[in-house]
Amino acid sequence: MSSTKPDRAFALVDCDNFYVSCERLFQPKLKNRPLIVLSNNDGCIVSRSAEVKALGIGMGVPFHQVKDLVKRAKVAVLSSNYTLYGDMSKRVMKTLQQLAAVVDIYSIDEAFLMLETSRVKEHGHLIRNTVIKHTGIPVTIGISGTKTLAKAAAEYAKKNETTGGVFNLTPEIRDSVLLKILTQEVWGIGVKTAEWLYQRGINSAFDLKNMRDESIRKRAGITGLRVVYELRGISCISLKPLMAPKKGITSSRSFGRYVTSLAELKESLATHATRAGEKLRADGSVAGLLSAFITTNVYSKTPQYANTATVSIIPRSNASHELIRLTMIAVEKIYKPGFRYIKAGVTLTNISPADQRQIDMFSLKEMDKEEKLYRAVDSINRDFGLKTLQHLSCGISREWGMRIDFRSSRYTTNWSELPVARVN
DNA sequence: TCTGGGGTCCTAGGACCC
DNA sequence: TCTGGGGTCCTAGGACCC
Repeated sequence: MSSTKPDRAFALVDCDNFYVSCERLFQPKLKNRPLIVLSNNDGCIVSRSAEVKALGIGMGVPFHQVKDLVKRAKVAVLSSNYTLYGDMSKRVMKTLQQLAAVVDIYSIDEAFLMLETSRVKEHGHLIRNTVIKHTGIPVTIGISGTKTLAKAAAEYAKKNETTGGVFNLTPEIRDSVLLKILTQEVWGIGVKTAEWLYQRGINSAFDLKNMRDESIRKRAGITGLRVVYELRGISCISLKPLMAPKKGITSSRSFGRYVTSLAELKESLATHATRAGEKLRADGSVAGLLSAFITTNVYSKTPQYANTATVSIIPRSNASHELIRLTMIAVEKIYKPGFRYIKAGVTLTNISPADQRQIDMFSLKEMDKEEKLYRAVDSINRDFGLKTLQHLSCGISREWGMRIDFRSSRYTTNWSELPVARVN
């Protein structure tokens, strides 16, 4: 009956334990077992089932640190399978787009929506039920007047089962809820700022909301001030238009073993330049600046070296062979023999739409040819696997490739890995 | 002998997010 | 032995110009 319910409200839809949920969909035998999913290279824990959270295993913890506990508690372990998660994410987002006018995809497993109804809670439950029906993925939904409060509402919903996975944080109950949220749990407040705030007795989201504008502004800049305003119910962070082109594109990876030679670094960097080019073309963009970086293992006690070289791409381009050529120039500038490298990557910036680039008449014909070539290459690689067609400089054997010891099948995107319905 | 100040643009690095 | 990868935004400070 409350008449203060907003007619327009932000909703945050957050997939529950997303990677774990994706894996359980296709391997029902994992449903009642504790389960973790590891990051690339099987390095860290990036998704945990509820049972694993209850064991006290934290998010982002290095796998090797909890290996014993994992074994003792009979936790199932999987390497991450981004092909599967990416495809499931698309399906979830597509469903959301059918149920809300504006959908701002925030990450692989989260989206902000604008709800335009006086019955937001009911609509939240409709969304939740529809997503699980269409995709099998369980979600939690937080609703409120700002993005930051919607995030807080979703956190509250996760911790309180009585909400049924949907929580509408209205102005009347706001303060009592904010009192229960630690400063560090507020969206936009990280470790550094939280530490500073705790020292000043700002312990809850409620305290933060009541801070003086000048003091938060001085410490945390305009970003911090925005957080405080958002907690007060004043919306400062708007919904991002769907599919905004990326402003920076990175491809990087740790090696499965240490790499010392320039030749192997070049192979891996050529692979990253190619991957970055694919992403760039998928966005319909060209880049004007390319950085290549190499680094030793910061966690080891052996001699350290890390460096980045940046080169201009003139004229702006998205052609892999050009990106590879410049990457090779860049890595020559920074490579030093005698170090054990653990990671390398390529970042593209100064990104703009491909159809707005300035080129002279002579280049025009060449560009046209290139465009056709890469359209063909990308489509073949999309259909037959990413490494069907590639430059020779990317290497054939790739002994430096990452470790993937426990990956599940690509059930939804690869013909040879479809789930089997019949068991012999 | 006296040696300004304000604007713009760019970049590196920090902080944060999932 | 084994510690991810890919983003965003903001800010300070340097270069440059008039």
